[in-house]
Amino acid sequence: MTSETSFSSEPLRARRLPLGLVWLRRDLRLHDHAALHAALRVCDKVALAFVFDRDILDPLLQRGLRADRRVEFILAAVAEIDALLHERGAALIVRHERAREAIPALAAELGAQAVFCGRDDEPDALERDAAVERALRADGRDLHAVKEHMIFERDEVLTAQGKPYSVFTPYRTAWLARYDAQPQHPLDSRVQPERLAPLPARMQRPLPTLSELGFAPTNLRELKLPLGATGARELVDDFQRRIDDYDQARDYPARKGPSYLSVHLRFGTASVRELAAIAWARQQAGSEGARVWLSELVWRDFYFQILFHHPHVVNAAFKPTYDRIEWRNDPAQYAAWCEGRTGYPLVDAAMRQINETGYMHNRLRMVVASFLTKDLGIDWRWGERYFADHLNDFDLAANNGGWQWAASSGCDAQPYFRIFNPVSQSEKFDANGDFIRRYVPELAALSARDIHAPWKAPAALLQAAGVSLGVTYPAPIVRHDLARAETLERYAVVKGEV
DNA sequence: AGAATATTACA
DNA sequence: GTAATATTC
Repeated sequence: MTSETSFSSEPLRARRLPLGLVWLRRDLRLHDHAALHAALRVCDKVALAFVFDRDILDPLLQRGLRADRRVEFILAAVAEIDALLHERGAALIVRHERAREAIPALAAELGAQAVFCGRDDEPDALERDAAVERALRADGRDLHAVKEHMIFERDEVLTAQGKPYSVFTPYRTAWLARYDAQPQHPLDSRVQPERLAPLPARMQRPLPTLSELGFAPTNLRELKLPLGATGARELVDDFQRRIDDYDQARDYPARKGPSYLSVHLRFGTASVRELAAIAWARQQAGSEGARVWLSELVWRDFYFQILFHHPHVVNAAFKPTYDRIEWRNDPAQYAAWCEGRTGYPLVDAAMRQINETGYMHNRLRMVVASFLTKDLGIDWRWGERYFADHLNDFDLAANNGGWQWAASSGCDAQPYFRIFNPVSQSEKFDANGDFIRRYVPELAALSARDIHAPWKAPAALLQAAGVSLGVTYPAPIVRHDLARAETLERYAVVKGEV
């Protein structure tokens, strides 16, 4: 793969290519599509392919994770693209193989001179793409990876000294200045039917079903999560009506404050360029909500950039001293956290939300991450892995950044002595207890005063609400005040070295 | 993107 | 006595 910062069509424009293969990965749409745009600029005809990559899916199956909402989400997005291509007399090529083998083979079978894809800077993806490029090159073909799912990537936003930022606030300032000077406009990737390569009959196969991929059905459809690029469009339209309130609504999990676009950004059913343009325009018009939401897009780029420049964060603390912390790692407490039975209602509600829906409100991600690392003393990597397995919008860079932020081991992390109080977070951000009642129905009859810490409620009120601690709902598995003191001791190894 | 505790301000 | 503010972790 080319290591250049951004795709340059100049050397290619001179010699047009008869056929380009567009390899879809985490850009599952046809509009404002960087790789398709690039292919259309230099190729007479294009073909599009998606690979259910066995190198990614088989390990999930080996670990027993047969029900994965993301596989269904991807299947729906892929089916929509296939249907759109069928309207134009073509089809999406879909394979269930190792991508590193399938893509060079498809390029050869089609006779494509080049493969175009959206760049992915995760370490495994870089390695895979390098292998694909080697295989293509050996066969006289090229791989063109272009910037796709971020606004600014790699070295596009650097300090005055030319070094990558590791603190968010100055990064954002520089990002905004660059965006102002160089807005990243949506790209034209409309494709006329005659530009789509006809597929030989032997290459046309029905889309794989979920069970053919080895996966079991989930509750994704019941969740009414809008799917595919069409679903993303619905969500964008809806969020545009709410974006001005984002800043004051986003912290309250019972409210409809967030955009709910994260999964669509993850799989590219929504375009980050389009969303940034919307937020930028609204910010310029004075919207505080848009300003704050745009910052969330900047966080994405920030963490992509951190992962690219510091790939060691995948397995280790950004700040090496934090690898000296000795975690308690109690498996029973970890299980209680995973299953939403810690006895802290807001923590349990949040964990049940992720388990039941594959989504968790961002405020709650911070609350449960703080609880796991600082109340239970469990290695942040355990939590990171759990989120990786269960979040529909899981993204390595952002997830790792978030967990290391919570564990205080990351770049620009919260100080180690900043420890969330799960009860006061609950009182502050779910004051009425409405979110808790939604996911922890066994506490629903408790009052707003008693629902945040049932163990402190008068026995008579508990009884009246049908709550029996240790029977209908767990007693707290740790005492926060003691856990907090222990954590300060545990983290003392980093003192003076922060 | 905090919380706990000490101190001060003012009734 | 409580509320705002400062300090420490």
